[in-house]
Amino acid sequence: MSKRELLMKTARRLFAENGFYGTPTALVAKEAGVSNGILFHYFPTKEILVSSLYQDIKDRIFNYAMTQIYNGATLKESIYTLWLASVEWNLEHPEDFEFMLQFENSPYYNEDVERSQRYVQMNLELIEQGIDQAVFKHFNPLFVVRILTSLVETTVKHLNKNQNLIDDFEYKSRLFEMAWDAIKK
Amino acid sequence: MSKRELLMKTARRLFAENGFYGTPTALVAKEAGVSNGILFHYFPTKEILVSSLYQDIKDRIFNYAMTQIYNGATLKESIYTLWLASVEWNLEHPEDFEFMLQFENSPYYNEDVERSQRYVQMNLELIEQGIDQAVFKHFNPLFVVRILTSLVETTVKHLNKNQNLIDDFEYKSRLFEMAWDAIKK
DNA sequence: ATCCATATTGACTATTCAGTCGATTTGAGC
DNA sequence: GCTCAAATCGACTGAATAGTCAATATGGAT
Repeated sequence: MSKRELLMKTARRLFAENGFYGTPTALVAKEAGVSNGILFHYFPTKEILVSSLYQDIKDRIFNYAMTQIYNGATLKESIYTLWLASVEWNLEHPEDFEFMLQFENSPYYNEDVERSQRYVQMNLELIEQGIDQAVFKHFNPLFVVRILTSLVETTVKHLNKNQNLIDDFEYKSRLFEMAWDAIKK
Repeated sequence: MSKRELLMKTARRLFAENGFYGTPTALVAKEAGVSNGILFHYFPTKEILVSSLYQDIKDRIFNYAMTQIYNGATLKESIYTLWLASVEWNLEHPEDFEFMLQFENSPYYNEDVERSQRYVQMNLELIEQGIDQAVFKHFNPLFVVRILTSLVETTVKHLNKNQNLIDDFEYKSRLFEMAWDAIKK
């Protein structure tokens, strides 16, 4: 693994554990087993390190979701696939999930960053379809995406606290019905 | 206003603007027009200041919600009343809202803090009723409260960005239907 | 008037931390 | 085996910043 990757991996872990305000850059470098200087060589400021990490995580979620979608699916099936992909991915990457939540509720985060996510864009397209076809309640599409996203987050937190339910696909599909009922007409 | 109140009021504003990690205690004291020392007299650590502020905000939301509920309401009406009270209160106190979001996604926050909120307890009682009466989907009541809470938050963010809708009660009741549809059987 | 706990001040400190920099190493291309 | 840019090191710095403390003020109770 390159030192750059090593740094990101270490930062992800430490940021999840102590928050990025609670994690000195020097500690990231130390735990990654590299020098302080090389951190700033790859990430000129701490903010750039934090943002890069976030972008990276979101890209990986998107890539995973892409492997799950399939042609010929109904709208509901597509939304379910994305919803489930996101839930599963976050369950399997608790460090990324913790970090993501902190980042999205920090002053770093804004609508430009949000819209630039390919995962958000993919959802937006589906939601717009659903609204056009009057399958969904008539609201601003980005708002509906946010509703779904917040329900994914609440769901993941819930499953993380109830590990016994984590492999129960029937339960997860009941959880999805909550989200679906919220947005459907 | 007492110096203690002055400090809390100032902290609320600054924390909302720059986050509590981005706000030095010295600045809070300075902007409040009091000495540095008196801040630590009332709040021995910054963490205590932050937590006190959070508790205070939650108490005020609860008190406001209490003024809105009324006897003889149906379950749906009661849930709506609480939902709307929370939305309205957050809309009218954007600084508190910003701060609250940051706090709830910071390492300070945990389930003990959450459960201790009287506002959460009040919601819990209603939700438990609804589940017992099979009006709601059968899930862990605290989870259902969290679903409602996260939908309140998403709703408030949405209305804050669309000021033209902020006084549209018919629109707000449509927004509530999303939350209701999510949890109802 | 005196007492005393509490309120209040603001200068001070000890530490922490993001970011710098000059020196050294590496390795790919010629 | 020379050259040069990129990688890597780690000691260092300058600016913050949470929290301390000794001194003084205030005001209510006796």
